[in-house]
Amino acid sequence: MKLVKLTKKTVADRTRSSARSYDDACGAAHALDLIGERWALLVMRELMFGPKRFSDLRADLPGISANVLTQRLERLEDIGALSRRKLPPPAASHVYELTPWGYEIEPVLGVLGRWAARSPLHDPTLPLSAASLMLSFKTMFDASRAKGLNARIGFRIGDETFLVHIHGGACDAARQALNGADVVFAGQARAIAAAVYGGAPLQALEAEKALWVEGDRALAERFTSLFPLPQKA
Amino acid sequence: MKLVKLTKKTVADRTRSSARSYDDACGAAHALDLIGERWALLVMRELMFGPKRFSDLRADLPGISANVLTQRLERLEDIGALSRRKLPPPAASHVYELTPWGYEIEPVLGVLGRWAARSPLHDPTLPLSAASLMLSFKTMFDASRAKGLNARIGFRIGDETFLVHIHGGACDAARQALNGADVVFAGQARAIAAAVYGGAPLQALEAEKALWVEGDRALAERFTSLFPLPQKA
DNA sequence: CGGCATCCGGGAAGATACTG
DNA sequence: CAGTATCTTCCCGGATGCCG
Repeated sequence: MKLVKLTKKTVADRTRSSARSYDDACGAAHALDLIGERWALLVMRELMFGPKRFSDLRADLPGISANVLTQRLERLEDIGALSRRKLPPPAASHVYELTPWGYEIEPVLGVLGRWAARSPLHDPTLPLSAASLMLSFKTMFDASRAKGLNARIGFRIGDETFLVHIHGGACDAARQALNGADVVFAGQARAIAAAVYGGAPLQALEAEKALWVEGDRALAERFTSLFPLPQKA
Repeated sequence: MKLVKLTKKTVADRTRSSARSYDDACGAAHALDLIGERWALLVMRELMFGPKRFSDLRADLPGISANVLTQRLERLEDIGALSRRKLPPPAASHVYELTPWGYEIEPVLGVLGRWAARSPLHDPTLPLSAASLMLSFKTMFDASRAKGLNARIGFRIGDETFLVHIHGGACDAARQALNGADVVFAGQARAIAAAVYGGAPLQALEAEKALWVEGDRALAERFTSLFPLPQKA
């Protein structure tokens, strides 16, 4: 038996509100109906700095399996938080990009991160994606420590580059070329996090070749002091 | 067979970080490790206005089953977001109360709610708990519409009473007696939501006995206009 | 190789019944 | 009232394989 397989999955199947709904008018409950499944929010996190391909997402989310990633991308597309585009002819591949509404999930990542940073169980030495690190800068930035600072800090992590722009008490981050950076950090996200959040001296990290700093070294040192962690609960 | 049941659950069993961890230093990922399981955040939502008993939580979270509620309460206690207290002698019962750090989850509920309010799939006519309604007022309050307003709005929902205090462009809500309320809404949370978010006329709701308004009627009408919903995505 | 479907084992969620 | 025990269902995660 088991020869009949008419299991062509239809959009209707995927769209019907995931069968297991909270059935609750509360906005937070609806948000959980939309993106409360495992991995969903982390997929969005990885897309916060622009489109990525399927395999990029798999690489940046160690632990997610291909079928689960497929399901989450389908669901996020169905609810309108994500769009799937075909790349121009040469590349026969697809990219996934958040919609404008999808990008608005950023404050959720911010407040969740700030809350969890006070958890006694939080282990900041675990692995970290580049997107997570950049988001953590926007989240943990302390404007009062950056008074009068106007600087462009570059990051080279894997084959991606990011520019963090600190000016007027604000801290922006974008995935872009490093033109005009005053200083560049190169290395794994983990090593940079060790410097910024773990208090590891830059010199030590450079000595063990976990991190390279190119450019204004004093600025690099100052940068690492701009993101204080909150007190544990 | 199946006669041996030494399944005494130990604290160690419950504490070991739920086996299925994201293993990610990102704060948002850790938050999901802590409260990403189904129902966890909604349990916290129900406790935002003060302690409740087990059966109160069951009543206010239609759909949760007793064993899942037990598991979530244990987990929230283990991570330090919740404490379980025995009531004074006369009542032989327990209550569950958020810790100070647990109460800090409120902004998470706010940003999730604001984001989901823009979802085209959001259905504001579904049932709603009293706590959800009060939180929605704090979340959706538009200070610019309440210029110069200083008012105390009371709510009687089931056997609970809440006071919403609007003053100086801020909107607070608390579970407390209705002394000094300028106007009181009584009825199901759903009906009050229909007036505030669904644009249903108070008169119509009163006619069908879904809602009762006692006190300053003009203030009641004005109150319903202070919480505009965002544009759909 | 990228994207997706299928099959399977383990475990979490849901429903119900039961106990102190 | 406050949970516990048990059973079923469904989701998650891993492996494999198909197809462009």
